[in-house]
Amino acid sequence: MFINPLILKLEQRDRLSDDEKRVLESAISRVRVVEADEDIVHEGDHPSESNLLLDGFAARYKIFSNGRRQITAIHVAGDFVDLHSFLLRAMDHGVLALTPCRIAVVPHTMLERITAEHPHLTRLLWLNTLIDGAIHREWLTAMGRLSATAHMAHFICELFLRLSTVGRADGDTIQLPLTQAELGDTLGLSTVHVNRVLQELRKEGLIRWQGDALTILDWERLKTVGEFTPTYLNLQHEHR
Amino acid sequence: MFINPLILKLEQRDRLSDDEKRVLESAISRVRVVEADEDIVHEGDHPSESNLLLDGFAARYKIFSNGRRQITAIHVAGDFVDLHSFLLRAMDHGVLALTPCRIAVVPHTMLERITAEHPHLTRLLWLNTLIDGAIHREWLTAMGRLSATAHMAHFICELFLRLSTVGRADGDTIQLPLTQAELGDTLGLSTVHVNRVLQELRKEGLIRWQGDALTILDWERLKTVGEFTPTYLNLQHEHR
DNA sequence: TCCGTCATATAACATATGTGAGTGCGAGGC
DNA sequence: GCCTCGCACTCACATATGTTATATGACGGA
Repeated sequence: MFINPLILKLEQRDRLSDDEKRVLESAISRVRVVEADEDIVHEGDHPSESNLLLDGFAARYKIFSNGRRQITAIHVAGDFVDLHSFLLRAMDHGVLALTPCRIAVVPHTMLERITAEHPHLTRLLWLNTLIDGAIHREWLTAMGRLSATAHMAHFICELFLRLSTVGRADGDTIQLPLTQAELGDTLGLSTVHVNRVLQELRKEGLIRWQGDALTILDWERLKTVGEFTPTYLNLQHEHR
Repeated sequence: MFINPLILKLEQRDRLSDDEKRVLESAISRVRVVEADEDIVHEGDHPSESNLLLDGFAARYKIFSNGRRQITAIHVAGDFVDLHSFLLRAMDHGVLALTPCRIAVVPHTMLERITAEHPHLTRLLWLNTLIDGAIHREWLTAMGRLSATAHMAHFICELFLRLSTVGRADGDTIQLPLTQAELGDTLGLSTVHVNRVLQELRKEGLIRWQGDALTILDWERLKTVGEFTPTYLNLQHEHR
């Protein structure tokens, strides 16, 4: 029950046997809650368990000495925020709760057992981290070669799609509980420029954003502006 | 014998049994050579084998409609340039040979067999793709929050270290067979600005770059300028 | 009720980086 | 021995984005 959003996500990519679902559910040792603005994992930690987000928004981030910050990933329900720590061991970045987060904790010993006994499930967990990598690559191209406006449009398209695949979109609107400063740290922009860019998208009639509710008014044009094609999210169902 | 650089790389991160080394070597179905400026894999392909770089330089890249290009990774000897295609199936980007490349070809059927029969080896291959991801994250922070000069310095530090771990550094100098245009596509800069930034690093006495030979004249200051700390490369030896 | 805090919004100005055009050099082809 | 051609390099100029500062409104605590 707990793990539902992950199973939902994996089943979009490949078939899961009942046995595999059971293994996934029983891999959870406990569920915990982390308050907004608290770290889920600290940079430099050597964790012995990984965190699966059941509800809420989280961000992976790195901080520089002088306080500048870069967010390298936004995570939503169904995402393993630090599955890689199972093999990487040391956290090379922190993970922050952007909203209150409900989290399923999976001990690394359970992951090791899965790799020993369930090859297909192992491949699907591996796949999960590979999709993270694909998203990172897409973000790299967006940062490197898109204008700030296009980058923002691209980001919104991606987040909308990812939320809708885990049943977290309501028609054309999603919850976007990020401040403009956090958006800036995500896109590599100053907060002032984030504001300018949002104004522009609003003026063009592409989005509406009031409070936490972001609604896409013109999906086609937003996709065009952000040069967005979702193949990198690997939403096809295939045997893996 | 062929696979040497990969084994070298993996053994820096964990112990490999003789059996595992044998399995890795026998996973290679053939060795091929790709000329400079040719694709090793095309975007959109559904490959049935993965490519392990034995010699040469390769780049992963995405192209936009209007010709702009972003390179999302530079690969050197010992790197699996598209191990992820084993599970991702469709290539969401192309892989280009920057120099003539000698490549070991590993059929996905062999990888599937490794995941079925060799859990520890599977984890090490998984680890390989996780390190790719860690590098992507580092590049994201560099693109988002470093100046062009710092970004360049960071890139040079990283490449130097990665080459030296596979025995491809000669003292303080490495081969850097990239044009300034390719460097620009890597860092998200125009070629003109790449040139400016290189002049600056040279004038400051941090590097020398003549022909393909890049030598680091002042490692400490280059690291400082690029805000480079190599933990993300996961060079520690640990059980995984 | 008032006061601090935090987020959004704007403005004026500064600057890093991009653009377009052009030079010169060296390597390889014929 | 000449002619391309690609690449490094430069210059003048354009512009996207950053910086600093201030105003405004929502909210929660005392």
